[in-house]
Amino acid sequence: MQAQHHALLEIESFGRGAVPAPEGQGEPGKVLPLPAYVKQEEGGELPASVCSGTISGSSQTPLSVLSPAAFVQNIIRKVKSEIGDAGTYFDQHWSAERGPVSSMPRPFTSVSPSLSSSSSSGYSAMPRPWPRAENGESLPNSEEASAAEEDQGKLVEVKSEVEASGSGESESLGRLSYYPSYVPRTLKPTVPPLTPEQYELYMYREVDTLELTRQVKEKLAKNGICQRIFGEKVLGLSQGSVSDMLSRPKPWSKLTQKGREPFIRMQLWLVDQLGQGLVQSVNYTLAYLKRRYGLLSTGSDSDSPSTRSDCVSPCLAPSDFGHFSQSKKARVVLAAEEKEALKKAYLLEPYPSQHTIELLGSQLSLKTNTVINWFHNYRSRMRREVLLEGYQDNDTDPESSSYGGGYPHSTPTPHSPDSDMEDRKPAVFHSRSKGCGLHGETLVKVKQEAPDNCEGEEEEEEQVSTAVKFPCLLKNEEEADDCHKSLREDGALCKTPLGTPGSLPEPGQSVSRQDSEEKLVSDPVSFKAASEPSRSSLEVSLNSPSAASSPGLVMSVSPVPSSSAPISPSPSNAATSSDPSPPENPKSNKNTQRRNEKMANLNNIIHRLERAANREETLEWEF
DNA sequence: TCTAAGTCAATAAT
DNA sequence: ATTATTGACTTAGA
Repeated sequence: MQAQHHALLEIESFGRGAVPAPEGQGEPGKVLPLPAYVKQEEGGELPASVCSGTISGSSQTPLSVLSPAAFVQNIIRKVKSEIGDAGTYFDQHWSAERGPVSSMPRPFTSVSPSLSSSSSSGYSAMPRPWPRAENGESLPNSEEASAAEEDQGKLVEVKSEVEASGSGESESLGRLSYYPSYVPRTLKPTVPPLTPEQYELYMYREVDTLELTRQVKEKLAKNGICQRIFGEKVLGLSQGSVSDMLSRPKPWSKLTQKGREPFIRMQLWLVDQLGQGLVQSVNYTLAYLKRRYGLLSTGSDSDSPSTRSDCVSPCLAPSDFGHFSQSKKARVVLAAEEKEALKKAYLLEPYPSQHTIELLGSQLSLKTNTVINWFHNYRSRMRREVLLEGYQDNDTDPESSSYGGGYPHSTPTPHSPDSDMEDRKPAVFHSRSKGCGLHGETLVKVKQEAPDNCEGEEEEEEQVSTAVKFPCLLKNEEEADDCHKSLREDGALCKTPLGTPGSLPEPGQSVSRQDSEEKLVSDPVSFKAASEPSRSSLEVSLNSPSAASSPGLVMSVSPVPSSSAPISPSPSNAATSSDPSPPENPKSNKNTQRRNEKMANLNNIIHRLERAANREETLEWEF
C-alpha cells in the first residue's frame, strides 16, 4: 500500500509541480543508481542528482505548498468551470503554483541548447505554446476537462499573447480576452512545463527509451498506477498516448524535442521515486476528494473521462455543450475490407496522388479525408514500426540480455502497426470479394499466393497491374531475415517501386539501407520525395522502372539480419520468420504469429515490387 | 500545401 | 477496469 500511496503522491506532486523533488530529496548524495536508460557517455552526472536539486528549486517550493490545497481547489474549479465559470482556474493554477507569470518556466520551445545554461531568464519570454490547439472544436467538455484543460487552454492563450505583445501583464490580458470567447478545447492535463534546468539536463542526454519505458512500466505495475493517471499527472498525456509510448517507444535519436518531453518526465518521475522524496500530502487530498466528491470513481482522480460526465453536475452539462456539444463526431471505424483495400493501395502507392485518393475514397465509400488520414497514419505507424524494430533489435541484441531479457512487453511485436499488417493475411481474399463490393470483379485473379494483394479493389486499374506483379512473389520464402527486413522496409519498399522510378537504382542505395534504422527512416522520406513528383501512380513508377533499384533493395535487406528474435529470448534469430516458437504462452504465440505473417507478407510484397520494378516492369505494369 | 511527428479520444480488446 | 488500437487533428518545417 504504501508504495502505492507513495507513488500516487509522487504523481500528484508531479502534476502539480513539474518537478519532483522537494528540496529534501535532492540529496545529491544519493546517487542513484545510474539509470540504465541513460546513456552514459554524455555528461557524467546523473540526472537524478541534478534534477532534484535544480528542479526542486524552481518549482518545487510553491508546489509543495499548494498541492493539496491546490488540488482541491482545482476540483472545485472544475466544477465551477463546468458550471460556467471558466476563468478562474487558470489563475490559480498558475499563479499559485508557479507564481507570477514570470516564473513560469517554459523552456520548451526554445529549448534550444542554448538556453541551456540554465538561466531562467531567457525563457520566460518564450512561451512554449502547448500544442493543443486552441479551440478545439468540439469539445464537450467543458466540463471537466476542466480545469486542467482550461488551464491549459488559457495558458496557451496567454502565452500567445505574451508572445505577441510581450508584455508581462499578459496574463491578465490573456485571460480576459480568452474567456469571453471561451471555447472548450480539448483537454489536456496539466502538467507543468519542464524547467529550463530539467530541460537542459535531459533533453540532450541520450536515453535508452526502451529501458526507460520498461522501468516505468515496472514501477507503474508495482505501484498499481494505471496509465491514465500516470499520463494525466506525470506526462500530461492521455491514456492512449501513454500506452503507445510505453509499448512502442521511439528511439531517443528519432524523437523531436517535443517527443522527448514525456520521456524526460518519465525519467524525472523515476528519479523522484528513487530519490524519494515525495510530496506527501497529496494523497490525502485525493482520498478526501474522492470521498467528498465521489469523483474519482475509479480511482483515479479526476479523470477526465469518467468524471467528466458524471461528476460534473449533470445539469450543467447540457448547457455547456450547447454549442459545441454536437460537434462530437462519430468515430469512423473502417471495416476490415476497407483497411485491406487501403493497405493494398498503400503497397502500390504509399504516397497516393490526389486522384488515387479520390478514387479510393469513392470506391470504398470513404471520405477523402478519411483516406488521407489513413495514409498519414499508416505511413507514420509503419515508419515507427520499422524504427522500433531496428531499435529493439539493436538493443536487444547486444544488451538485451543485460536487461534481463528484455522487454517483455515491447519486445516483440508491436501491435498496432502490426495489426494492420496482420490484416493482410490471406483471409483477405474473401473479404475482398465482398469487400466493399465495390468492384471486385476482375481483380480477383491474383492469386492467392499473395493473398494480400489480391485485393485490389480500389485501384482498379492499378489493380491489374498489381495483380500481375504479385504473382511472382510469394516465394521468397527463404531467409527469415528478409522477413525482418521486409518489415522494416515496409515503408521503404514501397518506395522503391514506385517512387523511385527513375532514380532508384543504384546499388548504393542498397548499401545505405542496410543499416537499418536510420536508413529506413530516411528512406521513406526520400522515397517520398521521389515519388511525389510522379505521384500519379503506378504507372509512373512503372515506367521508369529502371530496373535497377530493386535488386539493391532486396539485397540490402536481406543482409541485415535484423535480429530478429526480438522477442524470444531464446534463440535464434533465424527463426524469425518462421519462428516458430510456437509454444509458449498464448500471447506470445499470437504475437509471433502475427509477426510471422507480417513478415511473410512483407517479403512477398517486397519481392514483388522489386521484381516489378526491375524486370519487366513495364510490361507487367502495363497489364 | 504536404508530410512527419505528436496527441487526443473513441472504442476494441483484454 | 485497464490497456491497446486507430481515425482525426494540431503543429512545425520545407
